[in-house]
Amino acid sequence: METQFADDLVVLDFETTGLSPDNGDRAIEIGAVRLRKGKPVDTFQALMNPGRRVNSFIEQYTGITNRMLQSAAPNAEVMEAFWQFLGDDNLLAHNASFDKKFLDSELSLINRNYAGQFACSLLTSRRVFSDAPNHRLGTLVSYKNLNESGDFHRALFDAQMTAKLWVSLLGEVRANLAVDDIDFDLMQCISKASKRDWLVKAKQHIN
DNA sequence: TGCCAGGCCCTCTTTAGGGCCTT
Repeated sequence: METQFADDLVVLDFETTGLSPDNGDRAIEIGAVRLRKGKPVDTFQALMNPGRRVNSFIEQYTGITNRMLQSAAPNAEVMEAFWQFLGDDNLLAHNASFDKKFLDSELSLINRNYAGQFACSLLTSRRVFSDAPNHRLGTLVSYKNLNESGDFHRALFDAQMTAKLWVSLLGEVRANLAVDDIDFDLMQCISKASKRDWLVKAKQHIN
């Protein structure tokens, strides 16, 4: 099987009506960045109309208003376009379990599957950047001086910041292991290791 | 009316509890 590199993937972020599709929550915006050799080569961004109003907390938290969603394409149309964009790429998100459950939920509604696996920048940074004050996306972006102007809690900007964080994490791993190429499975191995022994596990993985 | 996530991780742990992260 062809090696899958950790710097070739699609970074994904959803804004949603709430925390759980199991409670009827839906996606309202998707943002994504395709990385090739760690460089952004393509982006995807769209608001989507979930067919019901979002509450005032979500309007304030994201800056996405009901008025903005009125003119947006319906979820099915946007998710079909994203599915085409994604192709067979692996995926990355900050707290991937959250974005994965919304991706799975929205794609199941249009009978689409995807082949890629998810990496998680939150789990990885808890190992590799264990000295960070906390592991919220905004904090890590400041901690590693990755800052750019933009609006956190909008999907494309968060995906772009997650992409920068991931490249920074890969740089740290590369420096610690003295290797050039980092495969996707190595990063999965690190994210599943403990804070104390991730480097040991990573070295075992490449030997 | 009342309810309201879930997976990960640490520790004063494993017969559990609570904080962290995502919207």
